[in-house]
Amino acid sequence: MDCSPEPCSIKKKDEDEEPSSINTSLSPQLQESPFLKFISNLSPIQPVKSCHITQGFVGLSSPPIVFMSPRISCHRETKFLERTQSSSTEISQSDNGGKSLVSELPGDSINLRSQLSLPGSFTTDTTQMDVDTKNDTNTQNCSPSPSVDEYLADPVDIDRIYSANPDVKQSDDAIETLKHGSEDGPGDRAEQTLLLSQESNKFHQEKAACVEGSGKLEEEKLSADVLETQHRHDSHAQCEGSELQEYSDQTPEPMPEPVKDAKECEDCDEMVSTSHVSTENISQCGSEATLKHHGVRRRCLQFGEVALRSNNSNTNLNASSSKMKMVNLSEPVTSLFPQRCSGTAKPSGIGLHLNSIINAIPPGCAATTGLKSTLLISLHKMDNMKRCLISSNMDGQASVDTGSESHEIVASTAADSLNSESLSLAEPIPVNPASVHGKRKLSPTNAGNSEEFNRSSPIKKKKKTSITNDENSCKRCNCKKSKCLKLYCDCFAAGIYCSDPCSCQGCLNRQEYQETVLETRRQIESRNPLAFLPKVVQHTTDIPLTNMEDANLTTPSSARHKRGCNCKRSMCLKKYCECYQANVGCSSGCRCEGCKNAFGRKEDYVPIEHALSKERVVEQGSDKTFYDKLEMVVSKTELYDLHRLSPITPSLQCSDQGKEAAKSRLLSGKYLPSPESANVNMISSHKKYTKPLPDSHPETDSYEWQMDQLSPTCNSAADVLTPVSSNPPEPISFSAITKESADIPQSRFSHAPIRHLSGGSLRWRSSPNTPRTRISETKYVEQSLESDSRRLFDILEDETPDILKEVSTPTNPVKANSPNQKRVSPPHGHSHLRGLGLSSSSGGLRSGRKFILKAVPSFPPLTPCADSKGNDDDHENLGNCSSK
DNA sequence: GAGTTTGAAACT
DNA sequence: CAGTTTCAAACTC
Repeated sequence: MDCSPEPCSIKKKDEDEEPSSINTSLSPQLQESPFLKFISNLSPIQPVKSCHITQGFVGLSSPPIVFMSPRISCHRETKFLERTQSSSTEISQSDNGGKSLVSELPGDSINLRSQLSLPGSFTTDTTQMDVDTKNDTNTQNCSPSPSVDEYLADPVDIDRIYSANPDVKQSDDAIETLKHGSEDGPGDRAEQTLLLSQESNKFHQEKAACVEGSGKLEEEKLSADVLETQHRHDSHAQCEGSELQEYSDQTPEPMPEPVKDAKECEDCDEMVSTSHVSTENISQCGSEATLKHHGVRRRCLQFGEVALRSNNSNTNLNASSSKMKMVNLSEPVTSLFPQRCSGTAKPSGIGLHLNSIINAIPPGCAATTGLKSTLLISLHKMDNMKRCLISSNMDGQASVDTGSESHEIVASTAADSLNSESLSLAEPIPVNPASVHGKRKLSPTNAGNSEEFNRSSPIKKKKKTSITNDENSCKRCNCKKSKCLKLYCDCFAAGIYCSDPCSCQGCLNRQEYQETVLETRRQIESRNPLAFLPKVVQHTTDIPLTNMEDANLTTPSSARHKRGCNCKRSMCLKKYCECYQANVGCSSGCRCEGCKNAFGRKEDYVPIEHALSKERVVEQGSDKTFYDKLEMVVSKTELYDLHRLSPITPSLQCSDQGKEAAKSRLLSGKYLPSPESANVNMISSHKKYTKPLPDSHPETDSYEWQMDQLSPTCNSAADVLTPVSSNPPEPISFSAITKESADIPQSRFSHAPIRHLSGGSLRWRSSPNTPRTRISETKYVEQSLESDSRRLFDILEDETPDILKEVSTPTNPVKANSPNQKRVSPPHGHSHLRGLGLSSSSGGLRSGRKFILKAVPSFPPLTPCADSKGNDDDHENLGNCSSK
């Protein structure tokens, strides 16, 4: 395919010429011509070229595929889709022209055509038939998917391909010129790729038009050459941004989102995360380095370096944005953008800041209802972004984007909120981020952001530390031995450089030592990917809050400490306790002794869990009441949730129709959904970039990848899926849930549902379609991530409600009790989720609950899909599974 | 402001 | 994974 585009076109030309000549001149041969042509053409021409292609690519691609697949698989597919669609669009346009167009269309377009199912009119012509068949054969011979992917994906490969194809070289010249013109760089590559794609598209279109007019190959060639030259010029012009316009013009489909979004996303780095496009962009950009530094980037917001990169990458971003558009066009799911945005909503860098900076929000605020919460979140995000930017500026690395970015971010956030209010809601965005870091520290630049700081400052206000800046409420570290390169240092933990207010000694957390800082951060992240994530995540309490009753009952702080505290003497009544410091209640995850946390005792949570689990067990047998109870619960608790549903949860709700959501919530029980979800989000933000590069952060990537896809799928699913599935859920899970809801006091109930929402269980199930994808994704993550992935999974598991763990994994004993357990949860929970997701997907929306129980056994079948899928194959497998 | 306490982070 | 040490904030005086 890849090589084919040009070679195929050439072949086609030759073929067309021959057949045409034959047809015209040799009437008798015409009858045979189809076969003869086909055979002759195939034998002489194709073998050579095909061999060419196959050799070049196969040799390269096949082995490389293994390597490549993990990274690019998604991208490739997306690219392929893009190409196909874009080309298809072109083709459709060109189709008007007639046969010649088809014959002339480059291999990609041809393949696309074949895939698209050429209209019967075209097939009528023997020549076309031959051509088509040839094309098909070519495509087959060339192993279209891989070759195409490479052609589309890897600029290097493309170069090779072009080198192989003389015709292509011409176009390459333009590319090369572009390359030379723009210094080689990741972004440049992306541009090149864009140019290539554009050129190819234009070339196809132009060719088609020209062919229509001329109808002969030679003319076409000439025109093609001319076109190429034109393209070269165009490409130069386009490099900078015109590309987008061209794409938009070319693409018949309305762009779901303007380029702005892409830029916005850029700012956040989040753009990349969700969609294949992002991956494509990344891969195409060839900015592996950027990917590697994705983690850095998010920090970059805080550390000036990132800002610089982002600035430098703006052009790339534009290109990527254009690409983004491309993807959108190609991709049937327009929703990707919103999701992306949602993904972007989480500023990669923000997480840290949120933790450190955003603490300000009082718990009560955190408990705001969905809309409020979303607004707050968005605001926080914005603030965080600003802060990050500011901080970066403070550090000395001016982030040019700050102003524009902030605006963009706002827009994006708004868009996101629209698309994914639920995200913000469902997302564990740390409303009370009171991360440990945050508690103590505020962003260095308080002046502008004093508001937030002031808010967060209940803790900070209290701070009496010598170092603290009362005026700014900015607190600085006082490290003496850690050199401010360990998490001991609040500044470092918050992802900010130490500044003057700090009284640290031997501080290396400064711009001058940027490299050291980044390296250290990497090391720490390698040890604990979540190290820089907010320690305290807000529960999704938003949902219950809507209910007046629940609101009253809800714990003061919906948020909980992700890991939980380990207090032994402070009784969680002093700031020694991270939970207390964060103004959040202790949870079951806490290992504190004699907890008297004013924001919520650990004991309060535990009983709930146990009660839930007990109830489950008891009621598993009784399916009857379960529906009634579910309905009751759903009507009370869940209904409102539907509106708020996060991207993930919504899908779940849709699939489950609220019943499941209620169940899931109930099931989630004690867990802090938000913290985990937040973590997930944070992670996802990081990972987005990394995903293409397994090396950078395999775990996070995989995880994020899941999240991204999930969210998109969820969103799409949510949109598509009917909220109500009349199907009765499985008795067991439902019964448990229902009972819990019925039996559990509303206070508990409210808590449980909230937590559940945040909890991952629902997420995984979310859409009927998504489940498998998720599963595959999850598997992918597991396989790829390995040790690191384990951490992530552990986190996820932690998120997963204990109930689920217990129920789902009789085989998998939960280690929740162990103090360590908090931190490390068994990966099993994921499998459960997966199973659920699978079952739900296969079974249908309603089955979600029942999946929980039964799904577990069903996993094995599901997993095979995921397992069989290589990392590379995950996407495909996902698609297959989902399709299945 | 010095010293103590505390618990997270880091290390083994 | 558990235990120990290191570290810096929180706290007390």
